[in-house]
Amino acid sequence: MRTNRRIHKIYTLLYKSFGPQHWWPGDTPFEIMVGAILTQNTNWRNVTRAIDNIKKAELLEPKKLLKNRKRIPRLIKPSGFYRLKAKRLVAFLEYYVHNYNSNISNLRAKSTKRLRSELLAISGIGNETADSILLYALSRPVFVTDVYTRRVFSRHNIFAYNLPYDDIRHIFEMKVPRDVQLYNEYHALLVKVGKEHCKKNEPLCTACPLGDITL
DNA sequence: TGCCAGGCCGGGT
DNA sequence: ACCCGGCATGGC
Repeated sequence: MRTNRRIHKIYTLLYKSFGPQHWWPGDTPFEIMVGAILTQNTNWRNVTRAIDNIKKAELLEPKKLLKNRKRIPRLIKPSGFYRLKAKRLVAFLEYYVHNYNSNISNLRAKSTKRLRSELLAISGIGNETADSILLYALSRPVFVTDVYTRRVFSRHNIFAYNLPYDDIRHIFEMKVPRDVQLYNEYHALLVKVGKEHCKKNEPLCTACPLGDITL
């Protein structure tokens, strides 16, 4: 079967098995951006604790958070790497407040290409974080790759685990219709199946909805 | 108890 | 162009 058919079939199977995932969990674009940084190599549950702390302090607003930057490390402590992530969050806040007056409309006026390069220029924002912000906070049709994406697709021989990030992105953006909702759901479903059936150091999983079919 | 979690950076080869 | 150590908390 051709690769684009297999990629489509995987999506169909995942959607039938798990249903809509309702990503990104977060009430506002800004909350999504903050979550995208805090979830780097971290369990989402710990991120929700950190975001709850910011909410309780009534600081989940770019300018307020930037003014209270000294409080950030303690607030986000549950999300791990908290000194490092506080710096990364501040770097992003400075970019967003100083260059865009922390106004989402000003971000939305820019092209996806431009925004990606600006986000990647911020220390602490790499490929996955930048693209998560583009897809889930700004509704741009960008395919997000994470460790689960690599695991699931490499185990089904779609591509090699270590294929460079942009190569994977280009494959999907060529072979999958550039529809924001489709990209939203596909990435969320890959995380879902990855967590449940495609764990690290467990190569085979017979209970996986993708496990016993000819793709 | 050790391993894992929705990465990224900087330095070394 | 890769490869690696560091970063840190909470769940299982």
